[in-house]
Amino acid sequence: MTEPVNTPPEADPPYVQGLNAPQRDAVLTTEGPVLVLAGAGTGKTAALTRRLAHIVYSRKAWPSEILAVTFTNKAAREMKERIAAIVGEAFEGMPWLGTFHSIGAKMLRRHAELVGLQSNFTILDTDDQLRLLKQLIQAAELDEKRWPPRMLAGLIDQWKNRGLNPQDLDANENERYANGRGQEFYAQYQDRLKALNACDFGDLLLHILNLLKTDRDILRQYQERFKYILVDEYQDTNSSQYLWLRLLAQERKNICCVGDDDQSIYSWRGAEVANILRFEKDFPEAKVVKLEQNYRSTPHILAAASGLINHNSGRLGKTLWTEEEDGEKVQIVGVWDGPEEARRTGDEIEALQQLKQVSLNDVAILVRAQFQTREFEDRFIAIGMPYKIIGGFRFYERAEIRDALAYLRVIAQPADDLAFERIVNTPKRGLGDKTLEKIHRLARAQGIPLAAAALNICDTDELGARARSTLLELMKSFGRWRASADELPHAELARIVLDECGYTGMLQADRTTEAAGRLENLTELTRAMEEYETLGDFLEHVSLVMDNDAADDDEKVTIMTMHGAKGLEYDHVFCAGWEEGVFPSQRSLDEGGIASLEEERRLAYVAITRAKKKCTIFHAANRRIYGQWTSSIPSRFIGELPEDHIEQESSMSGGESLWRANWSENSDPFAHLAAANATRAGQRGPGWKRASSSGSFSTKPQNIREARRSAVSMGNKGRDDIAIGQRIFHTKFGYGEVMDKEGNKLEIAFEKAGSKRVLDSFVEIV
DNA sequence: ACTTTTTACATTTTT
DNA sequence: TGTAAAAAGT
Repeated sequence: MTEPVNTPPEADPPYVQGLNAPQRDAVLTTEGPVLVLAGAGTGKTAALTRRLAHIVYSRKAWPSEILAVTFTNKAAREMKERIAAIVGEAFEGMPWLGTFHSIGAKMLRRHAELVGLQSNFTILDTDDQLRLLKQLIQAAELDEKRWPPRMLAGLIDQWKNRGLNPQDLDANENERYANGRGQEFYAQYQDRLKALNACDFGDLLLHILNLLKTDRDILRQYQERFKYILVDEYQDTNSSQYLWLRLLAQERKNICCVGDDDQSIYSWRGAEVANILRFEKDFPEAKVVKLEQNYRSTPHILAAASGLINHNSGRLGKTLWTEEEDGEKVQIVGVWDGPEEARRTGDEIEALQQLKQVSLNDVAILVRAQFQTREFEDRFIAIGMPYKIIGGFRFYERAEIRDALAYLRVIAQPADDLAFERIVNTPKRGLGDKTLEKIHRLARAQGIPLAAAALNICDTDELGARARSTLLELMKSFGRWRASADELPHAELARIVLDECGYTGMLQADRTTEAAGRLENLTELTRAMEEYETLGDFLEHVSLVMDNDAADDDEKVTIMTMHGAKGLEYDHVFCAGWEEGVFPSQRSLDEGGIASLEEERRLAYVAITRAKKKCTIFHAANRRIYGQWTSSIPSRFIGELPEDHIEQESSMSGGESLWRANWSENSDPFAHLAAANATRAGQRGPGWKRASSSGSFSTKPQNIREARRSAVSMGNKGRDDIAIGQRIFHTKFGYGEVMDKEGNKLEIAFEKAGSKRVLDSFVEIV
């Protein structure tokens, strides 16, 4: 059953070279179940890709006989590239390497009829999903305030993550929505999806799970096909995915799961760390391999992270170690408020750049929540520091892109009511709520899709003459486009559609900067379409591969959430906002109890272990949250960092010392407002106990203002071609008027973006 | 039918 | 503080 693992080194195939002993085990133990517990930075991906290479290289299986699942498209892409690099150009590509969802979609297209869909079904995104649920809730005349669609969407998602169909819900689950109507709405929703020939993300897993459970032939077919199964980021699998894997692996049992319980940060999305324990239970003969040698971080960083994560209970227990030299301790910096945090971070990065020639690409700022990025963005624009924010808006989520896609969806799949509704009056053509309601009524009466009903209603006198002729015109256009869909290249079709429906014209008529950008986006969209064989392929790509990392060669600081940073590494990492209520987040403190606090702690662990050379952690004494100034205390996680491996800021600005005064034994300037914080004060850690108090409360805010002013005007004379009142153009914020001038720094009232402070080098005179 | 004002309400996110 | 959706106004 087991392959010879201890082959002598000289007999090593190239892809095993340079691996340590456990890594070799992970690569060479191909037969039977294997669980690889891989700590942060332990060469997990290297082991994984080489394992795949090994299987292919040694002819144990063809690439097409390996199922390899990842969680993100990025990870899948990366793995493909790395395997190709090892196996060489002869590599055929792996058809079954991808995310759970893309593999699910691929299977489901083959067996769509078995679950009541056609193989050209649409994959709805959360936006469509919410609109659909909202319609159901409104139709049932339920109070939307009390039972928001989002809540139902969340529940349905949870159920699907757990592999539960409507009929599988017990009374308890059923009770969770609208006083025991959960099941009813879930079932209705599934019916609607079927009628729309659509499914949501959860369905891609659930439908397949149902098939594998009920259809022996299909199960056997896939069991036979997949000789080897490999799962990355195993700690992120949900129940449904686990059941999937168990069914598929049942026969051959050649399944290898790679994960790290300490990096499980997606339980709120249905991931169950318990799957790791379950694996050993379901496959008792499983070989467990631990990767513990860290190749990424310095000992101080590693020790700080380990000390922190030790505060969690129920860990599987890995001990990371490294052969590297000491390096710098983790730096803890206390600042007065959010703006100062951003300013200090900017200063530190500039220093790294100038003194150590550090590339901005090797620097990252990690935040807990997206809103924290704003402060950095403001600051970096002001000082002219190039940055990129990861996350937030994605290309395919932009309104104009979704509109364009909706047109294409209606062409490709006439039953797609949601797409039809989206564009029936976009651009505005006088078909408003009234008209749409009439079409709806007819569609429901005849049991046909909206697009068909729209055509039929033109034969009646339901509509006014004007509405009728516009609608007829639109439907004729759709007929024409659909007819030419077979003859024209689909990118060309898209251009024609956008032109003829008036969308392009609408944007051209709009003279704002946004409109110009939107037109560009649409051009980019049609250009992207050219890379796909068919319209269907493209639409599939859009629904499943919603990523948007624009490749750019410019040096930039990366700003992103800690979640987004998982799997990445940077020489210098700045962690912002380590304060109670921000991180750990208030929500996790209020609800979810110890489990969610531990998840936050794992997030902290992930954040610290992203750093290769230096990790700096900030906490502010005051922060504006939802426009309210709140005084905050440092995160308990700071106190949990082992003292020997951290370093407090020695020369701090006044505000920081003030903050310390707050917590020093004898004086507490915040006592009057700290009543609520009093209990939490007991949790302060050793690192910041050694407080020194200096400076005074009232002078601090001024210091900050001064510091800002000097940082910008230092050595900069400013342009003399710009005066107050001048109208200017800024590539990011559009047109505006100069309100104030201060050296090279301008205060500008933008027409669209409001008032901002920017450097004069970023604006043009109009 | 469309535009403006008001009001509610705020993690993390991939697919 | 800011946005986004609902309600009221034109």
